[in-house]
Amino acid sequence: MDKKPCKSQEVEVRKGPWTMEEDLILINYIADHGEGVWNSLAKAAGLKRTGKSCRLRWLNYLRPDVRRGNITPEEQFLIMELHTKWGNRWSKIAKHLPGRTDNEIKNYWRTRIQKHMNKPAEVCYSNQSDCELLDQQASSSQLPTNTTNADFMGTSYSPLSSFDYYNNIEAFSGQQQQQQQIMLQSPSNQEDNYWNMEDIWSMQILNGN
DNA sequence: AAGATAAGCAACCGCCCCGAT
DNA sequence: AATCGGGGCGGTTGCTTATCT
Repeated sequence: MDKKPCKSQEVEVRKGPWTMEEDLILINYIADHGEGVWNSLAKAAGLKRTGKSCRLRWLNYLRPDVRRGNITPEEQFLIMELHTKWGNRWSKIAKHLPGRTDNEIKNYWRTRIQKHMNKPAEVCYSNQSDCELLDQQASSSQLPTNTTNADFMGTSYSPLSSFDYYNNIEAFSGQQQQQQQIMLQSPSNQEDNYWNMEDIWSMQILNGN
């Protein structure tokens, strides 16, 4: 991540993980000037990043309304439901999960759900015991035991299984949609974010900005 | 305890679309 | 109508962390 020496007149472009300093520059700039043309914004803010990189960083991480933390079972259900409807239209799906980004949903799908589905699906969906085996595998890696989502709506839960989903989708939908409505309205569900704008601002204070 | 392997995720790449000129 | 640049999107990569042996 070190800056390369600039021998030419070309503007060096940084790649790779963002530093906290860069984050703060971007946040401060957007706080002062708002979002705009990303390429110009990157230059004006003094960031040696491409406009695309700044946009991605802002949209996926720095935006104040980005939710972080575990995908709830309700969100998982919604993702699966919308994916059956729209396929890999991640941004479209993300619009229905406030605070979640397309990148996060895409990653979640590929690492948690698709992997699950790539296993002999015909066995899984036709045989509950096989499915339960898969779900045991999945649940062991899916959520940490201390997840705050376990207390969602005052009830404990286990992650939705592929069997549950593909065999009981209609039975679930009414109940889940009801819970989804409540979840989306409840500010308390923001609590499991590990990083939000307030954290950033408090860090800025520490940094004397 | 150490190395190997798997899983998770942040970030980049490249294509496509759309609006401005 | 053609061209160009910016933004959006889905796919992919590669690094970090967790788990297993």
